[in-house]
Amino acid sequence: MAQSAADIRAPRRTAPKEERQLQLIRATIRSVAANGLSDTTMATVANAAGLSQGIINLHFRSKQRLLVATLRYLADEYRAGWEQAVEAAGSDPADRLAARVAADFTRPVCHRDKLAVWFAFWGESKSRPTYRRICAERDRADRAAIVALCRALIRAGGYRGIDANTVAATLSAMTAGLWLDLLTRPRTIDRDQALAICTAYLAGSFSRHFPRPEQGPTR
Amino acid sequence: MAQSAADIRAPRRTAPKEERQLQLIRATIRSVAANGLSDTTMATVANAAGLSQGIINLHFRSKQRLLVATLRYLADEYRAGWEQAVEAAGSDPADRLAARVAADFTRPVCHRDKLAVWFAFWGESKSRPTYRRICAERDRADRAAIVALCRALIRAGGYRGIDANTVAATLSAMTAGLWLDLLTRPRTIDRDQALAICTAYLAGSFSRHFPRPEQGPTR
Amino acid sequence: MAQSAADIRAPRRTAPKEERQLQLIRATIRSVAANGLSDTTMATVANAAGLSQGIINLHFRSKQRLLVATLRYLADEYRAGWEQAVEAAGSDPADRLAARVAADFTRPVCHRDKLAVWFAFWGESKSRPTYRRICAERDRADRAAIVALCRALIRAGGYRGIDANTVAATLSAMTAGLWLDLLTRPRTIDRDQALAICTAYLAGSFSRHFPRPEQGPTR
Amino acid sequence: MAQSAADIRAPRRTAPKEERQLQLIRATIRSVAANGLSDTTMATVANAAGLSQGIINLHFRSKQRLLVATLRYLADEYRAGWEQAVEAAGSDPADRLAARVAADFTRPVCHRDKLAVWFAFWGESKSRPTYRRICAERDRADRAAIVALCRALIRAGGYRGIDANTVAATLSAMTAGLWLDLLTRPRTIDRDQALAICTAYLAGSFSRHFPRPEQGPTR
DNA sequence: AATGAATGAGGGTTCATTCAT
DNA sequence: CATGAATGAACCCTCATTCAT
Repeated sequence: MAQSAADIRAPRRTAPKEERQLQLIRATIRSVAANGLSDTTMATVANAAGLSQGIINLHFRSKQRLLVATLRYLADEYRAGWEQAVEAAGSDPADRLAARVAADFTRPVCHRDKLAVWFAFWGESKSRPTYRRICAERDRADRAAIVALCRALIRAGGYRGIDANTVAATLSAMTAGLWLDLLTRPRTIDRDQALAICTAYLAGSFSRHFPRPEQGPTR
Repeated sequence: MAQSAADIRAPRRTAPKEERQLQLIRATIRSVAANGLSDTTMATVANAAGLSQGIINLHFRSKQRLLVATLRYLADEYRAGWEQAVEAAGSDPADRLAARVAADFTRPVCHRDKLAVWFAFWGESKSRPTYRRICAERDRADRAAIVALCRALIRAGGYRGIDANTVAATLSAMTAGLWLDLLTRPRTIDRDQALAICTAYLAGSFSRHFPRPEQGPTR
Repeated sequence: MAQSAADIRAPRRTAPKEERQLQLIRATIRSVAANGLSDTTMATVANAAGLSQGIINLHFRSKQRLLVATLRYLADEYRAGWEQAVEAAGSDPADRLAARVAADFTRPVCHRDKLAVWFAFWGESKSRPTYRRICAERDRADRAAIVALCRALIRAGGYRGIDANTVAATLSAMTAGLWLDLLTRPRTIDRDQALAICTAYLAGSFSRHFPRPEQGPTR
Repeated sequence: MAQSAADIRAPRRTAPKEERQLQLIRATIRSVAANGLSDTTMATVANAAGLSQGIINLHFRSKQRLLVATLRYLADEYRAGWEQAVEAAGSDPADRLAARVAADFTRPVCHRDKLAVWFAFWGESKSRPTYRRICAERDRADRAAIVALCRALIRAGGYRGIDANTVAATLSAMTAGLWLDLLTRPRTIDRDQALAICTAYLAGSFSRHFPRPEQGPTR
């Protein structure tokens, strides 16, 4: 509102700390997607951010910290995404579960660049305890939430013989597997089709709440 | 026939070559699992193989070719694994499908080191067409086979309203997702539990051929 | 008289400049002593001074100028120290020479931090004409003064066969050498012992003016 | 003798390990003398050695280790020099002491490049315990030897009232101080003059064994 | 006068590759 | 076939310097 004209014309040379860090994290995601994790260098990231070489060490102290911050950013964004979606879905257990599953295939979370980054980190997670810890923590919280949603639906719907843990594990696994398809074979599947496959599974498990789709996805 | 005396003296002429290459590929898998793809160097591989520095360039001409050979090796081994399993399962469609799914969680294929390598390559696949091509090819052939197995069972079992493509996509996705759990959270799941989750899904889809398990896996 | 109100509020206007420079020179000495010359950076100096990064370039224009200013500061302080000591010693030639020698081992001049800086500059003096010039100038003036003091004593004491130049060269050399001991082996020698060694030499040369010490220094 | 022509023509691409290390240490000495310790880089050293960048890390693992090796080389060479000189001097105590002192001003040990390196290391010794330890060890052994030589002469010559420790400390200090003159003011003093100053001191202390020189050095 | 975010050249080091042995 | 010394490009990071504030 009280912003001067000068502020608009030239991109400020100095920016708030958090803004710069976010800018660099986004550049990192682009670079990892474009070059792979092992060909992502300080230069490719700085370049993608349109900034100078030294800026990363200025804000993150090391490349490694930048990568960890990037992973954490993805994990936080992912979690915030589904939490918000579930919240917005209201109180009906079926709606909530549907929202939870759909959240995994929304635009921002399911962007192909980000999927590439997830898989890159997973690939390193065996050798990097820090990565593994962040991933495991994300998974743990995520799984617990899905189990809770399933339990609520099972109770509300009076389903018998359905194990919430198994359903949750299946749904979680399907997300990761479908992400892989979206990543490596983008021509054969899109986000909607991926979601449809999940929905089909839900229809099979909770038949009174999820309509069986007319048509399966092609291929 | 036109073999020189020298060729006879040395024990085998061609075998050692392939043997060395296999030795190096295995060392690569160990190194990628232990150090990550971006910290895997010619030295870590040569070291893991117990051989000298120059050996890789001698046998593979470049690091890149070694990595591609490793990926191809994994893909071939994987495919051979399930083809053989399905073959050994006999002619019953349900047995064949069960064997196919179980093949994904057998020891050699589902070794944690190899899972780490798979994810590492997937992580790079967006930026490396060669990797993506190999992965996509594997997936394509794999998927087609699963679809065929599902179709056979649907026809044989007289199942209605089940789309083979959807089931196959679900099974494929589940494998990748469960592999991820096995990789990043080995304490919370093992190969048997992973298979049980798949079997539970089969039981839900093909209820007349797969018994519903009494107990779901923990967590 | 024509001072504005603002000028009065802030304490002094020009003094802070020299004060700041002195503050930075002292911080440089501490940093070189603590980190060595090659690990002394703008940051270590600014840090030691408790000031911000840009301050050095503001006051000295470059790191190199700061270092030169530091060397000059040491040389000036050193010279002022012995000039004042000799002056204060009165007119007796023996007292004056004794004061001159003792000045090399007084607290402020012989502080271990400063010795470290001296040696660091000497180490670079071969490759840096500027350093060498400052050091050589200091030495030249110093030596001339010592020679004069020796000559005065030789004449006054009627000593025969003693060469003032040789004595002066010996005394100068001893100072540097004892400083080295104080720097690198502080546990084996202190300032008093160092001075005693010099005094012993004087006693050997000017036996009628300097009493032979009863006891040599330990070690 | 049995050296082939080829070996002579081209400078062997691979050299014995120790030879390469020595080559690099000598290059380091030249570089430190020419550029100073803080401007000595891997590049200046590799360049001075006529070899490639990576060679230093290949042979010394790090720049720091190269520097330590260089300091150790100097210390060893120095010690070997005077030990050999004293040995060669025969059994006469005065001859041995004279040889010991003269050894400090022989060509190889007293080369100006090496003096520059000594002072550079001494300048860093306060901040680098490793340097200090090597220097202190050298000094300790050296001093002990000089004290022993002085004691032998005092006993043999029947000198009274001369403290061997004091004489040794004086001689040691003089060497370092005269080295400084040779380093920073090469025009005003040379090795012979430096030795003459030491000899004059010996003449003053052990008058029956060392003739008093006719003329002191200029300046 | 003083700050500290930003730059970018250059530092030490790693590592894929070459090649003499 | 196999080795490992050697290379040099490229990596991550540091740091002197600049400049908007």
